[in-house]
Formats: sequence, C-alpha cells, structure tokens
Amino acid sequence: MATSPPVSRGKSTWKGKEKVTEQGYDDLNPTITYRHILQQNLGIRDPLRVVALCDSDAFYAACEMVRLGVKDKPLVVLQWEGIIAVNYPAREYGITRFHKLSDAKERCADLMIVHVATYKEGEAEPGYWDEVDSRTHKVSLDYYRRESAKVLTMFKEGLPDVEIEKASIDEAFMDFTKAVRQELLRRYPYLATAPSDAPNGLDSPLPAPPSIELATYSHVIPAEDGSVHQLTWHDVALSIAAEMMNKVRVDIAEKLGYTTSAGIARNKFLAKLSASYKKPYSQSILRNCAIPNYLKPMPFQKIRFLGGKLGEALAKEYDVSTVQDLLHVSLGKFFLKFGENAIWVYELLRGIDRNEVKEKSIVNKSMLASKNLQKPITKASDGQHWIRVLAAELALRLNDARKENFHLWPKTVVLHARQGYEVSRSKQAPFPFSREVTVDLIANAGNKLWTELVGNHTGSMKVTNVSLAFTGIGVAEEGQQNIDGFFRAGGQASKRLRENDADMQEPDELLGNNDVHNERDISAISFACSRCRKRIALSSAQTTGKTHEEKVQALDALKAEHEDFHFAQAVAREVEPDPDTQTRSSTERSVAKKKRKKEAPAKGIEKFFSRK
DNA sequence: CATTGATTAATT
DNA sequence: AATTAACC
Repeated sequence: MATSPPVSRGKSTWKGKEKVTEQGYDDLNPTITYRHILQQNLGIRDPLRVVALCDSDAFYAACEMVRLGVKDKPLVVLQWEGIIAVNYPAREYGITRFHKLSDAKERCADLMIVHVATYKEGEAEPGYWDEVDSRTHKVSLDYYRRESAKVLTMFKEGLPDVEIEKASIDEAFMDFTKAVRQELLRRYPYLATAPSDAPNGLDSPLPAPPSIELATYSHVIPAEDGSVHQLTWHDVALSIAAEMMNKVRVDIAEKLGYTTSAGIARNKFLAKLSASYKKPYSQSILRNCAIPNYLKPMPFQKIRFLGGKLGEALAKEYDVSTVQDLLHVSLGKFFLKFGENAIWVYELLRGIDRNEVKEKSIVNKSMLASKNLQKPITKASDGQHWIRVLAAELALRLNDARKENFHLWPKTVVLHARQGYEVSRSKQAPFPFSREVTVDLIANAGNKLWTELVGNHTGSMKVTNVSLAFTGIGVAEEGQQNIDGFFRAGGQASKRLRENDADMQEPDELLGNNDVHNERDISAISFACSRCRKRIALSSAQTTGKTHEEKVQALDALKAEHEDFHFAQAVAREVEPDPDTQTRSSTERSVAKKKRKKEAPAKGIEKFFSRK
C-alpha cells in the first residue's frame, strides 16, 4: 500500500462494496475535493479531521514541584507507603511507581519525597503535614484538581474554535477540524473556489498541497522504512493543528509550569496512542500513511478500551498480543465471540475510531470521597466516624465548587462499602436541595444509607472500604429554585436549561406525524445513527394510535435492523466473510448475547450485607 | 505483577 | 437503584 498511488474511491468508506486487500488499511489517502473543504459539518466522516490528545507529564509530581518551587530535581509523590508519581528527573534513576520507597531512596540519595495532602482529624482543611497516618488521615487530591482546571482553562482560552473534552485530571482531547479548516482557507484562499476548467466542479480533487515542514514542532511517527509518501492535504491539516497545539503547550509551560505531551492524528484513539510516542514535553504527529506501521506491532492492550477485560478476552481467545496478530481474524469470527463490540474492535485495529470529541461541562457530574481501611471496620457503629470524615470532604468540595457556580446541586448521595475482597455494595438516596450543604446534612444521609447497608447483619463484619459520593451534579432546575428562593436574582440557570431544550429538539418535518407533543415522544420515534448519521424514524403507521411503550419497542426493532445493515456491509467488505454470522437475525444475536452474559463467572455466594 | 483514590458511562 | 467496566 505504501507505494500505491492515491486511491480514488469517492463516496464514504462505508458505501463501497469492494473487497479489502492488505487487511484493511484501505482509507488512508482519500480523495479530497473542493466540496470537502467547503462543507462545514462532515463530523467524523471529514477527510480532514484532526484530533489531538494532550496530557501533562507526571502531573501530580509536577504539581508538587510548582507548589514547592522546585526545578529539575528528582521528586516522587507518596500516598501512604506507595509512590504514586515520579517526575522525569527521578525516572532517570530508574525509579518507577510500584517501587518501595526504600528502593527509590537507594537509587537516588537526594530524592525529594512529598506526601499528598491529607485531611487530619481536628483540621478544617487538607494540608501537607510532617507526619501522616493512614489510620487517622484521609488523602486529598484537591490541589491537583484545581491545577488541572487551570490547565484546561488555558487550553480553552488559547484554542478558540477547538472542541475540547476533558478526559481525566491530566488529559484532554481536542478536535481541531474546524479551526484548521479556517486556517487552511486563510493560508490557501485558492481552495475556496474550484477552477472554471475543473472537470467536476466542486467535486474535483484539490491541487497538490504545498511543500511544508512537518517536523518543526513535532516528532513525525515514521511509516515503513524506505517508503516515501507524498504530502497530502490531511498532512497539512495535521501540521497546522501541531502549530496551534505547540503554541498553547509552550504557553502553559511558561505560565503554569506544567510540561505536556500531545499526539495529533485523525481520530481520538490514534491521538492518544501517538501522545505516548515521545515524552516528556513533546508532541507527535501520526500521518495517515504511518498508521499501519505504527499500529501493527502495537500490543493491542495499550489501545484505549482494550486495556481491560475486553483486551484480556481477545488476548486469551486468540493467544496473541499485537494488532497485527488480530488483523486476519474475520469480522464474523469476532462477532461470534464479542457480539456488538465486534465492529468497533475490528475498526480500531484498522485505525478507525468514530468517537467524537465532545465538550463536557467544566463541573464533574460526580464527586467521590473514598477511604480504604487496613484496619477494617468490625462494628456497624464504627462506620459513622469515617462517614463523617468523607462527608466533611464532600461538603468542602461542593461548597468550593459552588463559589464558581452557585447553582450546583447533587441529585443523589451514594454510599459504597466493601467487605473483605468482595465487590463493593452500594445504597443511594435522593439528596435534598439545600443552599447550605453542611457536614451534618451529608453525614446524616450517609449514616442512613450505612444502616440500610450493614444494619441488620449478624455476626462479624470486616469493612475494608467506605466511600461516599454525590452523583448527578448539575445546575438546579426551576422547580428547586422556588423552594427557597435562592436563585431569584440570577435566572441564568433556567435560561441555559431552555437553550439546552432547544438543542434537543428534533426536526419535526421528518416525523410526519402530529400526535407528537414533547421531546420524550420525539426521541421515542426517531434516532440518528451515530455510525452513518442517517436519521431513522418510524412510519406514521407505526406510531399513530400506539402507546409510548409500543413505539419504543418498534424503534428498538428498527435500531437492531439498522445495526444489522451495518454489520452486513462490514462483512461484505471482508476477504472471507463468515456465512453463518451474516445470516443470523438480530433476535438470534441478542439471544446469543444473553447466553454469553449468563455464562459469565458466577458472583460470590455469601451476601454479607442486607439487601432491602 | 501491583495500590489507592478517583471519574464516567453503560447495563440491568 | 445497583452494579460493572474502563481509565488514570
């Protein structure tokens, strides 16, 4: 493929019926036309799509270095006896997480050791103490959350027209497609109009791209040795994104003191995989032409979503470890073993990821305080102490978040408890709306749940973990606003809610039916397929005079049918389609899926905690 | 190979 | 409402 000329297949990759050769890396150099450049909302099918992942290097360690004004000295962050972060200078001594502290000290005599902040009995706020004791203290990761928010803010301010999705405390995905397209048109205005003699007008391919230097700000992940790949417009797009990415990264390093590493590629999972190509304080570009070479030798368990049980199952099933090893497994075979996961695993291995970068609200949807106990709780009454500690932390964090956004309200409070090595059990309850969220309020709710969870047990208990969480954190609704008149002044929350409602409206004309009165009904009779973006709707015959439940059922059947369509298309692309799986109906497949679930390993027998 | 303390989303 | 799985 490396040496083959640009393929002109036209149309979307999913419409083609031609057989796949070379195990499927067949869409690395799509023809890009004037229409592609001018089109605004191509989404995941945009041939000029550019996605980046940027993460902070040894983030917790970097936070402590900034806090303490330390530069270029080996440092580790400790949580009780365990090392949870190692900065890059310390890594040069071969120190890793999972090393014992004594081993680390042996390797580096002047190693700086910082223990994470903890809540200490009798103190109102978490702090950095000379002595810490896991029997009485509770870890606080709040400082890192705050620093993380600063980094995110700089991304947002430094990258207008870039969609940003916070993925964890130290990393974010960014969709540069829109910003890059604007810049492409600014730099190369001739892309905006097809020449008058172009044979197919706007559908004519773009002229050859200018010669640009890709490696100015980035490492360029190589394609196969000795192969030469002509520059494409997608490569130009990647390099423009790289330029923007570099600018913010340098800015963040200078203003906040955090170095970051980024990967830039055509989709999320490749961006993530490319970010680790070179660290620290580096960024890497993965050109389309380098995808096969980068992916094939990669242990597939390094791929996002394949790092867990699914990846484990794949490794066991085929007794292999790299992407290459899995490329000759047909989609049909995958499907038999992995059901609805089959298509996207199959696609991941071939460098395809249809997940979109989606902006998330700045505030987390949940807030959890958790405590592991090496001395287990043996009496129900001893639980109260830790619940109060956890409640105190939640109170502090929620009230802190309310300083930024005073409409915040957690809709539920959840208590988890783990007995020995069993899976943890939980109880939840609605959390009352209150302007003043006090430790007592949370602790009382927690204690009630605790009693429900462990209350009527007889015999000995050994609770090794308790955690208390707020979930469903969001902006309070109008109904709640009236309860104590807290929001009378603002009114912004309800305005935002109304705007969100407007976003959720579906186009009515597609529905061809007038007994639809609210969004719930609308969502029950049509949906947009995330794969092909087609809107699928029930016919009026299937909706008129039907109950809501009947409509939902009919829509589910339609969804299954539509999924089958994609499956059949995908199988048709294969070198050796598996005739058996092609013909199985969706109901047969869903029966098979249920059967697989049933065959899953049995759960623990003993139920220690009471179940209501 | 791990721990602990998170967070999010999907499933039932 | 409760559990499970994934990631860092």
